[in-house]
Amino acid sequence: MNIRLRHDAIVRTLRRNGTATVDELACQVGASRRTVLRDIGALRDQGFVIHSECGRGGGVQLDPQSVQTTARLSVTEVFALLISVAAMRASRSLPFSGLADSGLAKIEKALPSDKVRDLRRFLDCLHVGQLSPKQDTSDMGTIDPALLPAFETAFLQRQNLRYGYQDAKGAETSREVEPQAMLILPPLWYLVAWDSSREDFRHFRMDRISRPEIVEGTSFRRRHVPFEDDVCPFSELPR
Amino acid sequence: MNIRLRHDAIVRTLRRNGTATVDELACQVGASRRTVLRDIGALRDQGFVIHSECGRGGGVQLDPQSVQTTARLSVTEVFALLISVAAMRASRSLPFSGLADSGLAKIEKALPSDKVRDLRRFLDCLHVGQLSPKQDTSDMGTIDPALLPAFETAFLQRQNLRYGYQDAKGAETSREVEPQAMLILPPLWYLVAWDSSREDFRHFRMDRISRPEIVEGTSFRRRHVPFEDDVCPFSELPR
DNA sequence: ACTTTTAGTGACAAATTTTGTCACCTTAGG
DNA sequence: CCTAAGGTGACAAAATTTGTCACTAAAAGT
Repeated sequence: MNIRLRHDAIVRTLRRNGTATVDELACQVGASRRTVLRDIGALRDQGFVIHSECGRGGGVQLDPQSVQTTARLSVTEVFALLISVAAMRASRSLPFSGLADSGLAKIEKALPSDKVRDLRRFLDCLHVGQLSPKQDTSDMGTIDPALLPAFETAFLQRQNLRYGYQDAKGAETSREVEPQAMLILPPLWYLVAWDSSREDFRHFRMDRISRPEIVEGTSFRRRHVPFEDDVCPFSELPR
Repeated sequence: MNIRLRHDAIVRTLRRNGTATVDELACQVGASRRTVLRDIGALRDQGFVIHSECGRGGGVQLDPQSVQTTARLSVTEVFALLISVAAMRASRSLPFSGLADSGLAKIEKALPSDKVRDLRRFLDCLHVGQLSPKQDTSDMGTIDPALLPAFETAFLQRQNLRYGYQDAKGAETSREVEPQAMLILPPLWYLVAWDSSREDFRHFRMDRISRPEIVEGTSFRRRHVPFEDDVCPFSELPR
């Protein structure tokens, strides 16, 4: 286990249990007593206030005062989670879709309205293919978080996107397109984009896209994407 | 020089200079060319968009787009969504719990670990009662987003919480307690808190809590909450 | 076409850091 | 005085990081 992760685990355990002996912690994080003692020393150096008591009933304890709460997440970071929720909601025949929806509603309530607009615009680009109940829906697929920052900008600011794409034959080519929509056909995710050099729509498998980047100075307009009948915009899914 | 510090130094230099060759960076941070290249790879894995060009006049460059990300949501705002996801994941016998989990994993990957710590700490307070597969799980219940800011502070900073509570007879009383955990027994959510005037734990239905506020200057420590056997901490649910 | 400059990769040994073990000290409670 | 706790120092083993070297690929100048 990584040293950083172990530090986190120790702090987490102390927060949960309130107090613990070094041996308990060592057992919990799967390291030796000595290592845990070293970790506690390191955490103290980092500013954590950790009280300790010897003897029976003793142990180490985190000082409640030494807690900060100013952490903030960027929109990009939240998108990663929102997209997961969107995918969940997409499965209308299953339970919890209502809950995922209410999660979105809560976010929207809690956010300043211009941010909500951004989120909505991004989710408006999301389409979902027909999900048969028989299908294994436990894996809706994923999107590599590393792709998100570029995609966010491209969709929200309507700027062209350039990336490497590995085609069916395995050859990597460079593409520059206008991103128009994202399509989920579990477990695969597709980028639906207008290829202006070919004057047509193209589908790109998300997992074959690499190194996406915004093309500065470009700007495009939304086009009507000719989806199949069984593809449903995320925003029009029954609640 | 520490690997983490070196990563920071590289990002700082790229921000300041705009563009630099790998050799320049290596000289700057006092490491070898190979090491800097490895660092750049690691930074890319962490989501930094770093362009590079070969040949004369080439070098590496930080994508200006990936530098902005100024719009930020507070932890409170994200909690609303995360709690929904947590509730979803809680239902381990149902599909999509893996997906909710991967949503969390993505967030954790995308965030510096100290921010994740706050989120995890809050989720650590969340417990879930036994969910039978027969039960109607389409409604896990909700928590009023208006309660969240006060709850977040109370849990993270371990400060007492004061609120109005409508008891079973409909009479509203004022309470001051130490919030120790949240418990989901679909469709009801409970605050499990230590009532120091009564020297005992009390359960409060969330939907009957109103106008919560932090009691300044107070501080309490975590207590061991005597949950029933079929109550599972969120963080220890099987994956 | 050739040279130079620059990014990037793979392999492997050297350097460094982290970890576990062990012996031992200190403190507190019964 | 015994036991259960925290805490320290030393040192070898284990793991990780780093540098070197040999190489490929791409871009630009000559």
